Amino acid sequence: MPSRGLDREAWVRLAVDILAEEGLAGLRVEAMAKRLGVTKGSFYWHFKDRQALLDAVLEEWRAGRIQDCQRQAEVSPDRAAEQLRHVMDAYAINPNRKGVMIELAVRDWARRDKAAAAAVEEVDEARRTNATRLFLAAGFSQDQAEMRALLLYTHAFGLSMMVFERQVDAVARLHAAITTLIAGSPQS
Amino acid sequence: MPSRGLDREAWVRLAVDILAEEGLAGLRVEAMAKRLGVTKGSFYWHFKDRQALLDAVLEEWRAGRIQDCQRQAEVSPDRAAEQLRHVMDAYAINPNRKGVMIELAVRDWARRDKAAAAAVEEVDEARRTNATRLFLAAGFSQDQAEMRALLLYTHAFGLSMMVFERQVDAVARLHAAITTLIAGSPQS
DNA sequence: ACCTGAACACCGTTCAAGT
DNA sequence: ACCTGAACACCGTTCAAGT
Repeated sequence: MPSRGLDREAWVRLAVDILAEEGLAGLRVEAMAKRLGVTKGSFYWHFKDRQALLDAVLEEWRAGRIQDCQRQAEVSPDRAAEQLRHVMDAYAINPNRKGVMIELAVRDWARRDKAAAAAVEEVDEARRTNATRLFLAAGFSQDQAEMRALLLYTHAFGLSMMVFERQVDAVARLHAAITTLIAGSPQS
Repeated sequence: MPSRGLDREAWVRLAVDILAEEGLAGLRVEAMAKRLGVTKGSFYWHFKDRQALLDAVLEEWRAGRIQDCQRQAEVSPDRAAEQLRHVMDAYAINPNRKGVMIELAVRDWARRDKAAAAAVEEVDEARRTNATRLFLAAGFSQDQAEMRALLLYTHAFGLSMMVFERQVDAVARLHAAITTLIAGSPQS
């Protein structure tokens, strides 16, 4: 559709893809302009500077992650236990490369940038609230639900950051046991 | 001491500090040369290119983290339970900014670089083995020890990546409960 | 409204030349 | 052995000028 006249969105979409493939260092105005078939001067019509593009990418990420949480919240209120396992596996065992790359880049960035830190905090809170809701629906007490939700999230996230090429099977087995420990039985 | 004649080490030491403060993007040859009071041409006497410096920083990180694990392994074999709690708090609640920044940068990098991925894998394995040893000493079975060691590590790591400025106290309380769940009682 | 083209500063890299 | 100085390419940024 961008036959003539690019918009901000085209730049942001490309930036998100590049961020996932090459990391922050890949977000170069000139290289992106070449890929879009325009001169880099064009970039500065849509954005104040490179930082403005980064801010737009950040906002895209924030809004998308919040939306993901809301979509999950619409799933059937019964079968909460099943969905807990599903959420754990989705994040921990089969994290999509693209998502993980962007999480890494955004969190790295959040260490130096107030706005990025605020976005990360908002997303972390939404995910935690979402998981807490699932544990409550599965019959856990408020305290237990909050505790297990945090643990589910930190574990899934931590695991997705790690490299276990030589031990994928062993780690998958341990992850299954961990899922049972965390999502196990309401009476514990 | 570097009154005349810098060595590789001086560049690597500076690079590690900058990596922690500013991230990968801060590792610019010219900026570092200015900080060391030499021209950037000097850099290329010690290193083939910028990538060679990154490789040296990576190796410094790898060796240091492995050494940390070995130091912990020398602590008194009794009191394993206490030390488990200590390890968890050290990593999860009071992660030093510098360490976390470097972990983030290295793992981001490992997504695109085979050597970085290998270093990360080695460090992950050493830490996991270390934690497993502690759980075994605390009386857990082999399976339980491996499972809890992984969980301790993923949780601590995941938590250190998150932003909870508005809820530090609540999260600290949840972390205490999690510590009990993970390091709790051998019979469970 | 959207883009080009040229200019400038900064930085990675090379290398001949200095001490 | 270690460094300088100059050169070149690449890229972020600006801006007057084009359509």
